[in-house]
Amino acid sequence: MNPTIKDVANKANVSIATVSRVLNNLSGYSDKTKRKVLKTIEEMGYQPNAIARGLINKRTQTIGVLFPDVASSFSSGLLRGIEEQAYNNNYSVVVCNTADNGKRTLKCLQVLREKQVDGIIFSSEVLKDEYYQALELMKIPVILVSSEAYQANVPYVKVDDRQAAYDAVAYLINKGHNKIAMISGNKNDPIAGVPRVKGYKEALADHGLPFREEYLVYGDFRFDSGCRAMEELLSTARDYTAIFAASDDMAIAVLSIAAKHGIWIPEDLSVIGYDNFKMAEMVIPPLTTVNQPLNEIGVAACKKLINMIESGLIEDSMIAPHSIVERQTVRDLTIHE
Amino acid sequence: MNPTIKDVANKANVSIATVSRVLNNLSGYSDKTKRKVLKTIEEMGYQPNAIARGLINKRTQTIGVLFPDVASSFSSGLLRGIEEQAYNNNYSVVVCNTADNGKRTLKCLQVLREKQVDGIIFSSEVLKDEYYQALELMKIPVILVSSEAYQANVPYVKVDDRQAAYDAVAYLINKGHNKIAMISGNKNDPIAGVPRVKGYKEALADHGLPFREEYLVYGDFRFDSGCRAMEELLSTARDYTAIFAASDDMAIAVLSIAAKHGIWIPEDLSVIGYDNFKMAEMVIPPLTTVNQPLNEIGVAACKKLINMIESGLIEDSMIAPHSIVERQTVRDLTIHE
DNA sequence: CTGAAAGCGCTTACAG
DNA sequence: CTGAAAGCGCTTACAG
Repeated sequence: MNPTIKDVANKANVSIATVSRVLNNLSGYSDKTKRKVLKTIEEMGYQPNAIARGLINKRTQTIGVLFPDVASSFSSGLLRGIEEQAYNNNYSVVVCNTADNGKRTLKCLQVLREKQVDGIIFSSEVLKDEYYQALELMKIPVILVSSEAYQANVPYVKVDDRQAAYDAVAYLINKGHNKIAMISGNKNDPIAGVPRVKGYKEALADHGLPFREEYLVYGDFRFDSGCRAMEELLSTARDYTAIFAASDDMAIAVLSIAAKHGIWIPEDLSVIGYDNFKMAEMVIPPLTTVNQPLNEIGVAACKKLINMIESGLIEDSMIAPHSIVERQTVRDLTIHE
Repeated sequence: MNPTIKDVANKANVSIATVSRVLNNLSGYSDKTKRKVLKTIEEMGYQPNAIARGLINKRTQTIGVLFPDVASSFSSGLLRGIEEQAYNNNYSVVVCNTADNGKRTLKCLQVLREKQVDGIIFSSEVLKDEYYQALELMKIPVILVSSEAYQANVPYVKVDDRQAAYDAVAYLINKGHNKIAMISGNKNDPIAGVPRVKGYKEALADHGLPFREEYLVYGDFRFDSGCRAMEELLSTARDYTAIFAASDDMAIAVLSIAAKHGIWIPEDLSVIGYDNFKMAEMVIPPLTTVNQPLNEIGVAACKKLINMIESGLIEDSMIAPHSIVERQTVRDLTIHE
């Protein structure tokens, strides 16, 4: 067995109380004692047991993070920021894959509760009432990432999806496009579906452009659905000059299907994506897209969570800044050659 | 405060020992008592405190996972498999980003030790002696993923990199290519660098093909380095008909630079990658590549680790099966039209 | 079938 | 400056 505080106390000829004191940098011991204790700790290779500490302190210095899919580019980008911030503040992070499954999410929450995590980051999913209730019972801080809570004062950090979509479409319009199609994500997704469509429609309206039913098709954010959506778009009236895709995966699907049909990008058709994953700069041509600062969002969310844990106060929500990354898939129609 | 075992014992008019027994499905109580206890647990919404349990059981039901970069496609693919398997066996996983930094790795190990994790998965990094020593002190099972240990009997699960590279090159040769260049990853990387180059050379030799110094260039696995490597390859004698890139990122870089130079793939040049990330099927044309079953590797590693934790025995290492995923970047030169 | 008690490895009043 | 003791929330012999 590894040595315990008792072992070092015995060896150093002091009480465990004093060992504990020097361990925690409290006051109440002579310099001589301190040196003696530190020396024996060193010699024995003693490391405090965080479990025992957690039991008494009611703090485990760990936070739980729930993702619908830990392997997605989205989740892993967030995770890096979260882990970074947690590490810098002496917290550990335990990840749970909810697999977008209600029962599993509840089970994860239960495990996290049993393990006494100090706080929870809930990512990319709507906070259903049953989740909220489970969270309430845990009596620990929670923060939402890329999601919003309607039922209560649980803070979130996310991009303004409506505004980001608006800006993407406005960008296209400013480049001279006035027939713009959109490939949306899931129609009823309250976070990344509805608001982005809303932004699209508002940008059109604000610039005096009509909304056309046949210009709007739906996918599920993924590549395959983007391919189907693009084929659909191609099969109807084909007079739009640009497409706004609500995810990079679907935008890249547009590139792919366009190539298959001999449609040149951006010469024949412009496209703008949404996410700015690493992939966006690797495709041909490099994709112009809306950047979501995932790392920063993760850092901010984790920072807020830790503040809440340590202060007991609720933090404000935060809108993370998005931006448009110009690469080579949008043609500027205002330039006449 | 949430109720403790004491609270339910009081309310149910039994001792905490009895509550503990029914909680753990031990024997030693009447059916009537069991029902009574279960009922009060239900009523009070009691959940056992895993920290208190961990203190006495010397088991936390959590494993630690170390990645050089949690946000990479590689790590997150592994993580999904690991989390899945852990979840199914009632373990939680805490992730640590070592950022490829020795001091940080050691610090992570220390934290994991203090938090009393039951086992550790160490991914994609060479097990330096100092890491090994820290691990020894922890006295808990360790398994390596996509890495190998030279110093001791710590098991690993990984693909046979040499063989996989060999197969990729042999595949090209079987398609009629006999002038094959390679873009390697880091020259001295003992895991994914050296062995893949070795496989390349062996495949050449076994098929009576000469190794040509100018056909072998080095990158660092990443996209940008692949671009540079490809430019380099283009600037020297340009008579190879195929390129084997030691990562998908670098293979995609080849696609990108080729497009820039008006080189058609696979008509003018064939390319095969290594990894089979999701991206590989999204690029144009879809990339033929070597598949590493990341999810399965994660599952297998986690399964082995849990076996080791629960049996106290060391598991055997495992070579995960690779395969070649044929898509559209390799031209078959044996077909004469 | 059931409970009192010791103990896991710590921290923290309390007393000196 | 220092230590004895209680206690965090459990499990597990031990005794009945």
